[in-house]
Amino acid sequence: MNVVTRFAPSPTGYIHIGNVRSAIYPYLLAKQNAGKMILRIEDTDRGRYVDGATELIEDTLKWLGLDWDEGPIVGGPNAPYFQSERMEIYHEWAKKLIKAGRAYADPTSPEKLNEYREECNIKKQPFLYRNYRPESSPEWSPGVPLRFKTIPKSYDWHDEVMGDMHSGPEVLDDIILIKKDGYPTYNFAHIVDDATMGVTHIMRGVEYLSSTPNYLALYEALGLKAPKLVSLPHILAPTGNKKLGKRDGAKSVTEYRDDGILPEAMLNYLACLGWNDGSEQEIYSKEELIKKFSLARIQTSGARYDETKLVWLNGQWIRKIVDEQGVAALAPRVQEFWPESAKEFNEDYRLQVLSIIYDRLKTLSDLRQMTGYFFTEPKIDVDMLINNKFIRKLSESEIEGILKTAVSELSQAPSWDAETLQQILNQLLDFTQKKPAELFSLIRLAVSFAPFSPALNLTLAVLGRDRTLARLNAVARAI
RNA sequence: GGUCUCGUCGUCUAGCGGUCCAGGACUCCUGGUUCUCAUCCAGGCAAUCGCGGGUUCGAAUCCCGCCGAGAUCACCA
Repeated sequence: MNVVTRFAPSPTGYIHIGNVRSAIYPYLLAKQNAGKMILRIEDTDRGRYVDGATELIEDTLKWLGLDWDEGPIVGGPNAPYFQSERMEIYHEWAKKLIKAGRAYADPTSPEKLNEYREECNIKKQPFLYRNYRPESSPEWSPGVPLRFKTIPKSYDWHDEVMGDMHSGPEVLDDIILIKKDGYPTYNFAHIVDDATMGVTHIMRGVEYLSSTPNYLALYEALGLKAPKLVSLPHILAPTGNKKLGKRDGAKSVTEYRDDGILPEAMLNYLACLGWNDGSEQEIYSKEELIKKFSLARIQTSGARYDETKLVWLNGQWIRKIVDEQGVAALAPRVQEFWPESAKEFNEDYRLQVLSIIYDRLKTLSDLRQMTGYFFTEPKIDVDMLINNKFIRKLSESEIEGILKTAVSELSQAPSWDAETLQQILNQLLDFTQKKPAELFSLIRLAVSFAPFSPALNLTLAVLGRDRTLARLNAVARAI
């Protein structure tokens, strides 16, 4: 079967982590079956339209590596891909329905509608417009909404995630097809579009499950075969039991990019939130996801969004990239995350710094806080030094003595590489008769004044002979 | 209120009648890796499988009831 999936967002703002999954899964399914994914912009609600939202959506998909085969920018045989540009198509299909006696103009005023609704509310009954359907209705004309004339009955269908479904006639209603402004509703437009674009799988949030019978009725009236339906469970907010939404502070996906999250980690995390392949694997590349994804293993219950696991995954990915492709592969991806002062140094030096610090990174933006002393002279902080839990055991004269010995030994280093430096540091241990904790902590702090740093020999190697000696001397004088 | 969906460690999950007094991962704790932080490694805490009945020699797994949570009942998608 030729699989065609789609991601059909409405341009009302950014994509957040609560709703990207309905782009990820269609992408995976399409790629897995050598099919295609369509990006369709559902901009029929002019009131909620946000300028620039389409670009935001495109950016997000591109960042995650979810390229679409048809849609804005790339075009395709089913263009246009903006619903607002497909008005004739909807009207054409609407007219078929009218001709068949399955749609009618609804002259009811919104006020009257509210009255009916209120009535039902008081009686604690669900509101069904079809109970108020007028005997006869005027000819359909602009400015009047068009309704579907439903035939209440039961439906049985299969949902790829939820399983076999059943609904009774009580859920069917005369839904609005075309609004009074002439734009189609989602309910109508998506059915026409999916059918005309050849979509084989509709993946969307579970909230559409209860309207599915109405869609089924519409497919039937239109003489269309319904695509496979895939209901995706919600992603829950970190607290409470509500689905994650912008109100709960759901950040946009691109905000995570700016915070130093790798797209690989984001994709990995999101794909595995509510899906797993049954194995104990945790790290999945996009390619592995494409290979292993299956609709049948999508979870039926909602999954809570937990940022700590995302961050853990990000650390794993940082190391995976370096392990597999070397630090040079990571370098271009951290460009934006260096401290300001790093710009004054050349790329080669930054690469050296990165190669000794990368495995401490949880997010790329940690780089900013962790590498300052490689680029600017740290401020000498005597208190920090003498209050350190190891250095505290040494007297001030001892500290001064050790620093001077260190300077004289290090200045005689035959070469300035990590290996040689380690040898010298070991000799220093002998000379001073100090514990590694005391000696190394002292040198490390004197040279960085940072709460932590990479292994001492590596730090010194990257810092270079001149800066190391200068810093040690300066501290010795300050004591 | 009607209709529908869901319910295994704090979280993500494995589990499809016996191999489960429930396995993995995140978090947390302890120890190790010549200093720190991180990584890595080893170990630990943590679910009477929402509750109650039944079916069965045997149930987290099947059936029924209850409870809890969520979705939906828009000229929003």
